[in-house]
Parts: sequence; structure tokens; C-alpha cells
Amino acid sequence: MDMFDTFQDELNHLDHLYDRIQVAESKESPMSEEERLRAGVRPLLAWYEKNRRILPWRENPEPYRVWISEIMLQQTRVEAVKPYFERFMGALPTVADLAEVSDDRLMKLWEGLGYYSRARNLKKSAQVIVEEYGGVIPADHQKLLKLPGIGSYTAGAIASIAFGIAVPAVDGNVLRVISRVMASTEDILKPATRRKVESLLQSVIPQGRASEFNQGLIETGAIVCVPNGEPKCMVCPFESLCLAHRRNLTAQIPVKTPKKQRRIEERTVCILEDQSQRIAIGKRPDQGLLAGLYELPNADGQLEPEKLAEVFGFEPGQVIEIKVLPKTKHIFSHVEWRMIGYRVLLSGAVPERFLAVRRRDLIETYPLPGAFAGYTKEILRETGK
DNA sequence: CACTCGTGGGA
DNA sequence: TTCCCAAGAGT
Repeated sequence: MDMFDTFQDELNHLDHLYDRIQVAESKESPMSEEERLRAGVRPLLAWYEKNRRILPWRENPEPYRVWISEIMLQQTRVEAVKPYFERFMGALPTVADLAEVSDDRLMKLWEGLGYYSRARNLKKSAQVIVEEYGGVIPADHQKLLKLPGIGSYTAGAIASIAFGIAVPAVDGNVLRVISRVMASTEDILKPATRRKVESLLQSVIPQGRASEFNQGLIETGAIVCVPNGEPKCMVCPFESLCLAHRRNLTAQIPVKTPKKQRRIEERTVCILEDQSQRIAIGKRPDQGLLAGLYELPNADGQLEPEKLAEVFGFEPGQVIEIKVLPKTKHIFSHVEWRMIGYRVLLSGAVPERFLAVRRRDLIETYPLPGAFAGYTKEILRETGK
């Protein structure tokens, strides 16, 4: 065993732990996970100060800005969030504005970001903050955790970044970094693993530097200890401490359970147009997929043109023209829609269950998910805009 | 715990 | 083209 030599390499980077490590007494795991992590605190803070990116929400960490950005960043890439964040802050600059915004306007601001319940929960939380906390976001980890849409990670992120509270903020980045540093083969998708990491970090967070510590861990995961492709271990603040790096296990760690296969659904989408060139749209139920957004009339299965009148509820006698549109596909995280489309021109009005809107309003006013983009494009082409 | 809930970019 | 998956939360 070359444990001693390996350990000596470590000690070069562990100035403040140097005296406490008793090599002779420890045959197996000379350094506890907590000690290993604590040894990385100062390198991490130094690395973060030097290498952190300038992000729109990072330079001015007002609680409202931190909150909105953290919600937008859930399962969403930084580059995708940037334009949404600026527009959102311009449209709804305060908690009170958010609490009073109409659902349609809110969803329009969120259109294209996905996971739309995030936006609805944002408004719900804003109303709670106005009613319960006088419109001021509480500087309290437990109170934050109770707000809808704010879970363990986001509560920790807001508490530490906006208020300097020493609580962990464990997201996918942090789980990846920590599991590699510890060479842990626990499944990082399991809640139990996240709780263990949170507990470990809680005992290590430096008082007064919680914001930099948490953001440093996240930033390391985002730009150094990357998920796909080779991690940039040579510039990593944990390079000398990381067990996965030392044992050449960065390709095997982190361990993640494979995802379930997507189910495939066939659908028929209908561009229903009345005599005054208005397009039929409907509002989706407020529960489930794409809840609360608008949609083009659509139905389960890939239907023959003869079935359209019955399924969508218009009079066959009112049909001026039925045109077959190209097949399109849209992939959600857990479902794949394979769609066929028709454009139906009616001499009368569209059925009452639909809303007839002008083409321009369809694009500018009503939040319409990207799943229908293949057919809304068709609408604009038909008119020549 | 396991499943639902979007989207766009990169390998 | 196909696959992976990103600063998660709610049920």
C-alpha cells in the first residue's frame, strides 16, 4: 500500500489540517468525508473569487432577483434563462407586481421555458409573501421552504445567496462534485443521497461565506466538474483532494439510475379557421401537461379527415376546404407526441367550445407551447404573414 | 420512493 | 439522427 505517499501529496494542500491527521493510526480511511471537504473550503473560495462568471442575477443579489433566477434555473440552462430573466424583471419588477399579474400574461412571460408550474407557484408564493410577510421575502430558511415552488435546493440557495444564511444548496452540480470528490457510488438521483450531502455540507459551510461557498460548489460543477465530456480536473479547486480524479473514476461517477423510456402518443392537430380568418384555440386544463396554456384543437390518435367534424364538433356542411398538413413530432421529458395535422376552412363560426382569435393575437397574446410550433408556423405561412 | 412535469443545445 | 440532460419540486 502506498497510502503514506498518497497521503503526503494531500497534506501539501491541507495546511490547516496538517497537524490533525494521524496517518499511523488509520489503515483504511485516514481522512473522514467531513475533513476532506473542510480541507477544500479555502481552495474553493479562492477559486470562486477568481473564476466566477458574471451573470445577470449574480452581481446584484437582491432577494427578489435571486428568487426569480433560482426558480428559472431549475432544470434549465443558464443560457436559456438569461433572456427570460431580463424580460421578466422588466415586466414584473416587484413581488407585488408578480402577485397581481394575470395568469395569461404570466404564462406568456414564461412561454418556452417549460415546467410551467414553476410560474404558477411563483405567483402563489408572491401572494403569500404579500399577505403574510408584508411583501417582503422572509430572511428565514424555514419560511422560504414552505413557499410553493421552493424546495430544499432553492430554499438553501435563496437563504445563502440573498441573506447569507449558512445552509447548504445542493443541486445536481453539487451532487456531482461531492460524489466525485468522495468517490461515492451512491445514486445521486435518490433523495436519500441528497439529504446525506446536505447534512455533510451543513457541518462544513463557513460562517459568513455561505453565499460564496454554495455558489462556488455550483459553479465548479457547472464549468469544471462537468457532466458530459471530460471534467477539467487540472483547473479544479478540488484537484488534489478528489478521490474520483485520483482513482480515474470520473467517467463512472456520479452514478445515476437510468431514466424510464418515453411513452409515445399519437395526436391529430387541427387548424380550424372561420370565415373571418380567425383561428380556433382552446385552454388546457389547469392540471397536468402544459397546464393552463392554450393549444390548437387536438385529439388523441392520428385521425382520418372524415372523423374531424365529429371529433372537433363542426358541421360537415360548413367545410370549405380540408388540407392535410405535414407530420410533426414534439418531445417532452416523458412523452413524445407524433402529430398529424389538418387545416380546415369553415364557412361559419368555429364551435363554441373554442376561442376564435386573430392570427396576430395567437402569437402575441396567448401562451402557446412549443409543441404546436410546427403548425402555428403553418398558419403564418398560409397568410403570407 | 417513483412518477410527472418542457425545452433547447451539445456530444 | 439520436441521445443525454440542466441551478428541482410536487404528489
